[in-house]
Amino acid sequence: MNTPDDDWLRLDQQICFSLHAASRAFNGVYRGILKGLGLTYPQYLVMLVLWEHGELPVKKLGEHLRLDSGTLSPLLKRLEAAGLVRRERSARDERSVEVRLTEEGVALRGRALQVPRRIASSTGFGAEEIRTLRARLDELTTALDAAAALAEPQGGPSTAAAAAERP
Amino acid sequence: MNTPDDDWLRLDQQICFSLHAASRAFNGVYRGILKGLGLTYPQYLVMLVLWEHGELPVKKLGEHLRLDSGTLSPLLKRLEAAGLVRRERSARDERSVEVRLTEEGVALRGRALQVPRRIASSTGFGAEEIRTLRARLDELTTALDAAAALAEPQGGPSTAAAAAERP
DNA sequence: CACAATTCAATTGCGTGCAACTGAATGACG
DNA sequence: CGTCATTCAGTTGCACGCAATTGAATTGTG
Repeated sequence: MNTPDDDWLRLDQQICFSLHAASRAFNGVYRGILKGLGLTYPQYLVMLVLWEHGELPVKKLGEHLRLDSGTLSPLLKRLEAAGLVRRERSARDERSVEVRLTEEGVALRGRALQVPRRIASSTGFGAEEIRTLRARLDELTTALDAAAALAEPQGGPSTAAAAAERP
Repeated sequence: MNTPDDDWLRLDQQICFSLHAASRAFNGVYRGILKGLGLTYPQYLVMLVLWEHGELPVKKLGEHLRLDSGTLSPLLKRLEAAGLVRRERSARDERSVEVRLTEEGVALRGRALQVPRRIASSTGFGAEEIRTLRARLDELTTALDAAAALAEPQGGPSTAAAAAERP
């Protein structure tokens, strides 16, 4: 028999670990399928955004993907070295860097069109199941991000006295 | 208007990206809460397994967590440097390394008992919702692992002639 | 018993992911 | 107009996560 604390420890392990494992499993399947395109999974996500929006500054790319420049800068350098994107400092704002697809990058989209079908068949899930799961995960992400934002200023997220930290 | 291929590309981005984002969001919340314990999120998962099973060889630890020695070896070295675990080569099988909690490692469990509650409150999800979500994610992981195993031997997962690869 | 195949942990190399910092460019404010 | 704060990309440092390899120990087989 377990104490209530033990039960919580167990349940906790299940949730966070299940998510962790599912994410890595997805990553593994993508790895195998994307190998033929010469892309990693995060690189594929970047290409998806670029295929959809065309040309974007690094900042906007980061907002779409929830990634910062610390992750994107080296990743984009690799995509540029692979000849898929170009990076050019914006003329209007010299701080900003525009990321733009090359012809090669645009052409890769044709070969990438088969990827989603192969992934979907790997999951064995139907479109409706996937939609539901996605919605739940997005709720979860929103809630977690909000909690992290609250917890960041100081230690305890229970006491929400997290304002007035300006000098 | 979009072609069916475009729709698939969109849907695909939603699923994989939602999972990716949720996993990182979880990671962020754990990072904040575990900072006080001096643990990272994967290190916390290792400690959870050890608190539950006591003493384990690296191999078994890897099976519980779906991680290999390439990830666990340096992680366990850090836990050892932090004084939470000891690693000793097994007497019966010199290849195996037993990972065992130190007194300090056992004591840390007391402080970790509050973690699950804080995480659960961060999600805003009820126990039942969490259970359902976990079950879906585990189904997903199982399906994806099976697909990856099929795809690994050669290129196409559609033709399942992936036997007889022995010389 | 000898020899080959297997198992196990560790190491190396690469690509994220994130915190912290740097440095340049821009904007705000007196 | 000049200073100060903010914004943006890049870099550094650290910790996974995984493929591939190494090397030692064990097991299986003849």
